Amino acid sequence: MQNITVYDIAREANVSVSTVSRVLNGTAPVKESTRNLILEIIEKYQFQPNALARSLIKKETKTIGIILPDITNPFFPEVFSGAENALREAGYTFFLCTTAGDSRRESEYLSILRERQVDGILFLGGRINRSNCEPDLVQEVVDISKRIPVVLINGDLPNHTFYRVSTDEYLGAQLGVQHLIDLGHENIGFIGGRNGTSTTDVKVNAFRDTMRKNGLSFREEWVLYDDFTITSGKILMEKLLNMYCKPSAVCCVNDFASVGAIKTAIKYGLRIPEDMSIMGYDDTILSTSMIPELTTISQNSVELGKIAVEILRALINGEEVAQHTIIQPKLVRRQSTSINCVHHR
Amino acid sequence: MQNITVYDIAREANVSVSTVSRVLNGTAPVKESTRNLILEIIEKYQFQPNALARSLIKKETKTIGIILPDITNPFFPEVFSGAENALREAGYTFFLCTTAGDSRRESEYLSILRERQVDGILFLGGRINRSNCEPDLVQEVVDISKRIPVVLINGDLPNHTFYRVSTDEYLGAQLGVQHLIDLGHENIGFIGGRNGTSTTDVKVNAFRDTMRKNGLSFREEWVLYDDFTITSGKILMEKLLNMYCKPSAVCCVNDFASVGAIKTAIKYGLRIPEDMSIMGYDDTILSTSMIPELTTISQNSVELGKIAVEILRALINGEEVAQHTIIQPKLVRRQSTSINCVHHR
DNA sequence: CTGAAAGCGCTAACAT
DNA sequence: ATGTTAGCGCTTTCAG
Repeated sequence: MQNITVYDIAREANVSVSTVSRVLNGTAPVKESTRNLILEIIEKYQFQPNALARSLIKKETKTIGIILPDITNPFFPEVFSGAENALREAGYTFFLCTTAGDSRRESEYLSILRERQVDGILFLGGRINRSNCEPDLVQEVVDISKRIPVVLINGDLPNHTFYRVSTDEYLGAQLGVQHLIDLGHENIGFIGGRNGTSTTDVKVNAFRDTMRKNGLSFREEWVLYDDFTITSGKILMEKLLNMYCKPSAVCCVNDFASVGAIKTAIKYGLRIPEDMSIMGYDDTILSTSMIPELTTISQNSVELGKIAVEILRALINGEEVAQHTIIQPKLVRRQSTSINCVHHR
Repeated sequence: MQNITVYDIAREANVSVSTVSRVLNGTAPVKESTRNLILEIIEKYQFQPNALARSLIKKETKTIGIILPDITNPFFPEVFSGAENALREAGYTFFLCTTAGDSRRESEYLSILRERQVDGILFLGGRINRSNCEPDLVQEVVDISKRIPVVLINGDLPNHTFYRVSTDEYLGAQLGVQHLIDLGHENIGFIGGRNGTSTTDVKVNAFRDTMRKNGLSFREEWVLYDDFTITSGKILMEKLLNMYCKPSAVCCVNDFASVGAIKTAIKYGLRIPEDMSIMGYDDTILSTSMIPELTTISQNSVELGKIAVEILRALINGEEVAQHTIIQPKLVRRQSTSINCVHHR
């Protein structure tokens, strides 16, 4: 079945294509009767204009690309939802590109999104979370952001300025640690994440600083890295529990790690939070699914996506916007933390 | 900054655009030296061909639309991942369109995807899960599937045949109920989902049939509908627990409902599984996060996405494919079910 | 209010 | 091996 075009419509209506285009776009007045005729024919053939042709000439695609590591981690779908909901009514559609944090895949997608002429790009994870990112990977993003508005979410790249929106992860971690300290904990560990990853490093720094600020010492052997998964949480908690001296509370890099940590702790016969307090981070769906429910740090993932696309939209419209928008995280108290009742020797 | 085109490249290389096109696509031999020259210039300007123009003429966009209710429900990201991973290397990019199961939004996206000339569409949830879907909503899908390959995942539409891939939900539910029966349960309830939704109805039918087949009676008041959320699971379990006669085991429409059910049961002082066995469905990340871990039915969500796009791809290539591919679900035994030790009067 | 014609950036015959 | 040219389907001056 041959695809029908404005020409077919025009011919049948005995008008020129420009008239058809005018009723399609409402770009100029068209006589009521001819308009209705055209509309009828359009209806009859279920004609829909080819967005490619339109975009080719208008130089806008109403299309946004979102690059993120893993849609399977509940944090990211929330960001996506926030973004999509904010821009759906404006007619934007989203390319979802997942990278597993692999910079090769990031590069590929960056390139594809440019070819596809997306109006804007949202970038999360991967290289923008590396504590020191290779210059050529940075340059790639610099280059593309000269042509297409790019907003970095919860990350940054060295030696250049980008538009970005992020939650204050330092503050978030600080909130968590302080909460634990306020509950009387003095022996606190930190587990999960990857050393050299900004999300991890920032949180660990906040952890150390907050401990010091409260006059507490901490043990480096209680800062344990691995990855951001549930399995990492399990592995690292197991390590912790096999130590001679154990903390009475643990901060985790994210909710996933907390889940693993809690499961292992319970397997080892500990009660949470009575025998050990555990803090999550992200406030994903997991945190309210668990028993006990996770005390965690909310970074307002939905809001993050929403604000990011608002910035993108302003950029697309050539409006001025703040270079960096910071969202305040907040502590969400639930059941996995409680007053320290363990006496540590 | 003016966007550069094949013409710019051609001019600088002193060749015609077709030669540039040929090195871009490898569609015909080009002299080594001119090819290298062109490649150099391309590199120099970081030229990338405009995919819109290319697609306009080639009548293919290497683009797939996926329409689903809620990317925030862990089941869907898994399907998405399966699909993306299977087709990424082939150069396809995905539009993710979430609908909240709202048929208006489905219609909008269907229309948008057609305008954008996607090469194929994956459809999940919403209208294709309604036990009787309005004819015009069906017609819409029929119309679009005449123009664009469409694959329905875990659903169907009446009075027409579509390409579809689904897990055998009847079998899945049966597996779950039989598991409970084999554990000695005779008083079993079913909670969650929405009446009139095929996912729900099929499972409830399987539930009833399996009970009968085993010579067990069941109480209609133990079949409780509401929604697919954690909250529904809570509400419905609460209802169940306030009844004079309570079941010793409960099948839930999905993992979300199970989570809610378990949380409420525990709040009411029940131990899971000792005092009550609870079955999930979907085998999402939640099922291994919980304590106790959920016994659930896996429908191989990743596989589902993978197979769906394979069918799509075959359809795009004009190959023959089976109208309906059925994937076998399987029981995943974990910790939320056990031998019946409750004596019910 | 309407039409003619140019052109968005590319590919693909058809020549050479 | 390379150039010329005609579109793909649409929007948009510019005339009338």
